[in-house]
Amino acid sequence: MSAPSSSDGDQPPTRTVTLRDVAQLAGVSIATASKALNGQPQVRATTREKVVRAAEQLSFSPNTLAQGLITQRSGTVGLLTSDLEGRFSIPILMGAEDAFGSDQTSVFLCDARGDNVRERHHLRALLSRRVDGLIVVGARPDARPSLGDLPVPVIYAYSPSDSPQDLSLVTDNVGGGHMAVDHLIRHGRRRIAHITGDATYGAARDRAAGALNRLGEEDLPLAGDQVWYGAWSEAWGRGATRMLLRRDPTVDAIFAGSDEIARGVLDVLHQEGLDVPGRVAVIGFDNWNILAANARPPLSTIDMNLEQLGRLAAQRLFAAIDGTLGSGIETIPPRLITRESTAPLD
Amino acid sequence: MSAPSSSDGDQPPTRTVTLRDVAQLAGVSIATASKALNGQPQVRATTREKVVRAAEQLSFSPNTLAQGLITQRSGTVGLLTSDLEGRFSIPILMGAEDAFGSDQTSVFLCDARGDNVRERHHLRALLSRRVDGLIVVGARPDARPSLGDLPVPVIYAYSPSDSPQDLSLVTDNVGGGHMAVDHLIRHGRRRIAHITGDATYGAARDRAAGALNRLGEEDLPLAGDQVWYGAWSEAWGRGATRMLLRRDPTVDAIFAGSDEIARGVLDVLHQEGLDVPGRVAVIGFDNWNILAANARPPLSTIDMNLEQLGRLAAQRLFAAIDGTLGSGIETIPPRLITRESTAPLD
DNA sequence: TTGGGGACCGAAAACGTTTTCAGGAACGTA
DNA sequence: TACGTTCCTGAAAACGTTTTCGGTCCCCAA
Repeated sequence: MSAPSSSDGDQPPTRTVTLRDVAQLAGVSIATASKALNGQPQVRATTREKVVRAAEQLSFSPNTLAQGLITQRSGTVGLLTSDLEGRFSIPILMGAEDAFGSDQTSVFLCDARGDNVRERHHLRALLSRRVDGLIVVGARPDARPSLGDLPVPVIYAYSPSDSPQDLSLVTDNVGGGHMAVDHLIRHGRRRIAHITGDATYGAARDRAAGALNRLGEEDLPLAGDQVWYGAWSEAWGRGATRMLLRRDPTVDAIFAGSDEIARGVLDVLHQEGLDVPGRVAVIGFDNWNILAANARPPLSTIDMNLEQLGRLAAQRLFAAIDGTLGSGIETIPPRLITRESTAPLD
Repeated sequence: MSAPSSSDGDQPPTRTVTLRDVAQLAGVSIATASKALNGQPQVRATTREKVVRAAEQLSFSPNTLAQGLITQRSGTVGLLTSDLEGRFSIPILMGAEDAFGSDQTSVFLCDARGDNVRERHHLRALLSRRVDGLIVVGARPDARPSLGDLPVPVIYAYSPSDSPQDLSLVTDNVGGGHMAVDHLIRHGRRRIAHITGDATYGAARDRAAGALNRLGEEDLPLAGDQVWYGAWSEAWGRGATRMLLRRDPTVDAIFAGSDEIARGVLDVLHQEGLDVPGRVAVIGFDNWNILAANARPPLSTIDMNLEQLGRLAAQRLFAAIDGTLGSGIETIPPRLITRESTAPLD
């Protein structure tokens, strides 16, 4: 059953087929075969035809290693992430992966697990593999140490590099906060509170800043009189909401710093019998689908456009490979997702 | 500011350093340099020392492409997944990635997005890159078409191949169902119901089979008189729970086919004022941390040990690269995670 | 017949390694 | 002095491509 003989007769150990074999079968030289397959003009149409036919007859596939060796281009890029399990790396990674399109470029995935020495290790391996470029995806949206001068272009995604020489692509958290509150205001809310995560995260502070900013434009006060910083968890969402309702029962909208927190908020609002969105509107952040779409009611939220960030990173890198790379920090605008947890006041 | 000159003087375009440079600096031939760096025995200790020093002085890193060309081994494997965003691929991918350890082997990540032609496309690219092996991760735990005979070993993870010639590694859903119900029984539950997802998924049927199996061993009936198949969503968890309570109010435990469904179950139980776990115990499936650990109360659940599956896949592949691969389907045992949603009846 | 020119083809070098194998140096022995 | 041995070293081939450049062939005009 498990005999390795194939369907049509015995072939010897099946040496992998090379350009030489194709050339031989087509009755031309290796050089001509190469040119024929690569669409070089200086080969007669009939000859090209012969070669192409021979190639597909042998189902020839060129050895990319050899090609890379001579063209000095491996057709690969490295994707160095710090937390693969994190929900942020994945969309970025997907965006990048499909922007490269697999025709020309494949991506090496490396997860440093937030460990510095593992990162250097991976870096060595990638350079040794002669990647044409590198995308570095951080675990949280605060600055991370630069990798310094490398022989290939590098793009920092999500976490910016701490060196202004590098090119970083990040999401616009200030803009996101602004957008969330703007949405609430447009729906007639006036008593808006903000519950969010760990204040040591730049993202938390930026989102809050954007929110306050928008409130300021309307001369509205922040309901609850403070930004409720805490943890990025449902439990904190629940706890903070209870405190908030005690301090200010007139609140008519809550902007949560993450969808996770928003779930906690919703939970307590239900428990207290406050209708969402009739009595209180809720908006989250991240558009983490499993949480936002399944909430009761489905949660309006801010999407950071991470796949787009990944695609953009890939494009920038691609352009940089035979050109030169810019520097500085580029931000990606977020996107409002409206679901049922926000609506005009009756 | 963005001038490309480095800190110590102008170097010309910085040709990447090759073994030839090392040899030259050390005053030996390329052959000797190679042998020195690779720990071959036939080189004098002092010579080796010289070479090593030269290498690190130039921070030489060998060109893996060239090495691969001659050794006929690229030191890479392909990871072909069908749904990257899915929560199942990621842990597997992580397990595999860290089992390979980056020293020797790097992994090419390819996401076929469930599209067949994209899969063939990626496959061509990977073979052309001369990967030493392939891990194929499916999107759902049902059989998928085999890739057929390839010049490199292939392992199917999560979704088994439909050909018995191939080696597949899958989770033990029957065992998981058995384990969940066993846990409930040990905690004194007798009126156990099962709410799960789409019946077209083998996983749903297998988990149910395992559950019924364990109930049968105790001669216990299934509370609610049926397995509640539906969708893999919170909404279905809520709907099914309402129906279940109407049909059989005596139920004292619910086994949910996924953590998502379990969240819906919990939601309705709260709403109905039924204490968890005092009155009804709830156990989920998947150990999807964000859902299970943040639930109120935190959710006991079955973990499918996917990282271990990934690690195992990597190990098997590694062994197969210079040996021969087995065939058939190998299952990974699941693991019970106890949290507060299950406890002995008072 | 000779020469010029275009179109096409192939020999060979190159990419950066590893590995084989011949040979040189040092040394002891006859 | 001549000869084996034992150690170490380096020239060269090989891996599978791409690319350069000289050469052949053919056709046409002079």
